[in-house]
Amino acid sequence: MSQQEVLHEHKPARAGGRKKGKDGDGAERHDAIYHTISDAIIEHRLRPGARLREDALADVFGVSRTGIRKILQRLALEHLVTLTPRRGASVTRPTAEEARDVFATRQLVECGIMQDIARHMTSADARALRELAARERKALKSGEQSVAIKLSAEFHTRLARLSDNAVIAEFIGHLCSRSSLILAVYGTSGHLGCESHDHDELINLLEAGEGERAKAFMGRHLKAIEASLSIVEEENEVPDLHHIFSP
Amino acid sequence: MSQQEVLHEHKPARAGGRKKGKDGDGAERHDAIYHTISDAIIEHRLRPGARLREDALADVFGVSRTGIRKILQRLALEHLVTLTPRRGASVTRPTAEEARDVFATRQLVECGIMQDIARHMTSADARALRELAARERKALKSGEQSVAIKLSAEFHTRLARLSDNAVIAEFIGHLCSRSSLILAVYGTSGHLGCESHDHDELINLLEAGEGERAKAFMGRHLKAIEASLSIVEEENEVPDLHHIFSP
DNA sequence: ATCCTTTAAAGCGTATACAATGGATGTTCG
DNA sequence: CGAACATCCATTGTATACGCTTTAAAGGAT
Repeated sequence: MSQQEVLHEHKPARAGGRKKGKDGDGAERHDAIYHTISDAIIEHRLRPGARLREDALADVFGVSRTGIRKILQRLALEHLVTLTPRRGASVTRPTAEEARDVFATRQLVECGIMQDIARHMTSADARALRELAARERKALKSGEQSVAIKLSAEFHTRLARLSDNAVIAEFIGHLCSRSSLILAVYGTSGHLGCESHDHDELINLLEAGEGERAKAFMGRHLKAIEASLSIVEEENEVPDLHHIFSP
Repeated sequence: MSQQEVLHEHKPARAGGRKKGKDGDGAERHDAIYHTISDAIIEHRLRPGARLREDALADVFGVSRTGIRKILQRLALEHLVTLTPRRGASVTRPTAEEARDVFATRQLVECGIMQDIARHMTSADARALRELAARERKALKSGEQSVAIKLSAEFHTRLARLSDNAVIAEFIGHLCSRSSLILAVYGTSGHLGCESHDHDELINLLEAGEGERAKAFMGRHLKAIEASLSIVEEENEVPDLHHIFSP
């Protein structure tokens, strides 16, 4: 049946030809693949609805379907991909309700940690964040929307990590990833997410220890992002073709 | 080697004897197993540190290791079990820091949704919650700590679900599960988690639409739970056996 | 010509087999 | 007698094979 040609070729597509003794250090390899796929989704190189066939991914990354399935399941638990029982995986297409909920939640939790961060932030932290914000602005100016969106999410994620609460930081990271998906579906081109200088302004407030002000600013910031979206529940899956194509 | 007794017994425990053609609707089967293990952890029937060997679980539930691995991975992403690279899975033993972070986060998010809930709660909702609280109190009185702990977590989870924000409700559910683990490690026997009548009082406030009061009450409630814990970083993994076993 | 039926193919779900690693135990040397 | 080393076993990591479901296409009937 045409599958005995590569009967014992366990190491397919060993691209670099590095000897390396082992086969790419399995765990880290999987983590790298996870981040690769995750980034592609966050950067909108894989749009919502895109199907992620296990065989294809296994082929691309040179691992077997077993590892791919593990990665897809992880992505599914983070709501970045949707696993339909016998249909496989596809990039999640957030509903309007999900979009509202994600931003409402961000409003609560990201504002809620501002005071903590204002207390603990060091000048080194501020510098690192400013560099991130600068890169984001540069990407935005040079038209690289994908990069800018990812950097924006990364800014919020890294900021959250400055609170000394790893639990909430991890959650915010997930929310930011999902927000990128939401932007892909409901974002109006032109406006994309964060205003250019908002992030710098926020850093200034935080570094000055103005927790309360930073909290209010973050609230407005998130509201602005949400307001820039056009969240309208899309019509039913099966649109009325007769109505659409009739004069 | 003692494992050929049930060599080809793919359909173990097919209780009803329904023909059904297929093998028990795989997905739901896995979900059931997941909930069984998850409940066992939350009820402290599996204590933190307990090892969860894949073969053993596969044998118990009559599925292959493949399915078990999927379930364990899911539990790991929810921080209920810890996957050590070549050592397998074990019930997570929360650190003191994790305990602090989880409760700090609960303080923020659970209080943050009180007003929403106070607005939307129906009398049917209140009734369902009261029944849960009653069951919890009964379990507590009859000494079934395991059941009480699980019901307490379920109360908070179900309460969160009354907000019209599925995203935050899911998150709170995870936090409550982790809290059960924390109670298992740092809980002082005698005091276990929620005071008996706190939950009823909370329902009363919410049903009366007193969102602000409910928020404050929830804040005190969570603080009380956290205060009842004895969060001290445990000594090193290798206890001093000489000291323990010497008179 | 459209709709329904039949048939084939493609992809997911699960089990199993094999490889590799880490811990535990037994042995040997200082 | 204790410690270091080597060997063995238990357990996980990964790949592959096979079955089943679903989807897509082709053919026939109305």
